[in-house]
Amino acid sequence: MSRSKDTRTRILEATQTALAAPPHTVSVKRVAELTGVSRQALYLHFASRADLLIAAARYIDESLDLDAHTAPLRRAQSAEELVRRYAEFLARYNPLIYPVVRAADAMRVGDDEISAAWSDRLANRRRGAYQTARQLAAWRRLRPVWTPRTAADWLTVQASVKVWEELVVDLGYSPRRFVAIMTRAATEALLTPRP
Amino acid sequence: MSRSKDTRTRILEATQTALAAPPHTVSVKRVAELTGVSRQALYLHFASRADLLIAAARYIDESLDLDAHTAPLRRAQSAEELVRRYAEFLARYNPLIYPVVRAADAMRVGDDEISAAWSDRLANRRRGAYQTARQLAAWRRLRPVWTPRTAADWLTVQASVKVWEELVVDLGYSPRRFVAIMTRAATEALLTPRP
DNA sequence: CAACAACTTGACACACTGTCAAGTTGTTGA
DNA sequence: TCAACAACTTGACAGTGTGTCAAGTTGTTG
Repeated sequence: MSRSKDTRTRILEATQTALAAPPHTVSVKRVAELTGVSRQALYLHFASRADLLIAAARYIDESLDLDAHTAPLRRAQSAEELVRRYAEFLARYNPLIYPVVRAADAMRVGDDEISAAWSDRLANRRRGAYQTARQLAAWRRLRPVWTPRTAADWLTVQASVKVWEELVVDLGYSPRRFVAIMTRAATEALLTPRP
Repeated sequence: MSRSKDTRTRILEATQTALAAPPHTVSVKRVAELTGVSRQALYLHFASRADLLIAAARYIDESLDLDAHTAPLRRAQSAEELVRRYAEFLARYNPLIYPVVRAADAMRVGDDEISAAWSDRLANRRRGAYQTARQLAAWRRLRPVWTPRTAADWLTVQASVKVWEELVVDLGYSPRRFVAIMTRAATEALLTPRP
């Protein structure tokens, strides 16, 4: 075991909290200070600043227990309920990952390492959307203009942190109104009228 | 008049072309080299790198002739046609502004100047979306769950460069399929069935 | 207690931003 | 025609950031 227990974890948590507060950017030096270790210690755990941001994003995903957050989706009894719970999940989850994901997104251009990690995240999101779309199709509530695949792709994009950011951060929507508008849009776009 | 005519414009164009090619990032030095001018000349025209990016975004918007691009929208004869032309406009316009807008978005965190310019752009986009939503309402084709205002906000987000990016750049959608999925989603989400 | 891993200290090369001062060179108006 | 001016160049500098290296320190463990 290490001297102070799990320095790596403390670094990742410091990264997260640093990005969550103004000015919402981090240098390696700043993270080191916040963690209470030397700057070089960071490079013992992470190959680069990019690697740190990737690890921070991954760490957040793992520590947030995505399964627990998405559990309500799997208990939905109707198409309407599923769509609403999907929006509620986004309203709950996105603010938690937003700072780190934003930092990674800003940095991914021209960085192959981050780009690859980004693709991973996207693929995950797409899988989740596909599950939802298939469930809607199984219930025969998907409008005929959609296939599960295209519906899933559309949902994937709607579930993007950037969509959440634009509504909540830039346009000032409250979580409540975010859920309302997303539920409305997805319900109308995807679902056949109630049988 | 200046020595070589309009160095400022040449700088802005160099910025644009530099961002359009890998690695899709620019330093002040690089832009100066591409323009064929000294690095300091840049600081005679722009206060900072942030200022340069803002100006580049503005310049693109102006030189692209937004009015001409959106003209088809104003000639639409039906709600379906309007929605489709909106999607076609996005498919045409977004790739042109994408590189510069992405760079500005990546930089806006923690930069008040860029944040303000960003808000301007967003407000413009919102106005355009509001016009479209009002037209749909005037035609009595907006689903009753929407008000022109909420429909406009939703459209604003759908018109975001980030939504286009995720579909076309990240998910690999062709312009054709982009138009198809966006038209489908917006038609179903917003429009009452054909009278 | 020796060996090892985790960590520190301090230095370095390199790139980038932004500023300053002193020069050069076209243009223009008196 | 020439003096003044604006646009631009050259070269230097401070400051910040990343990433690397080498040599040390200090807990832990077999």
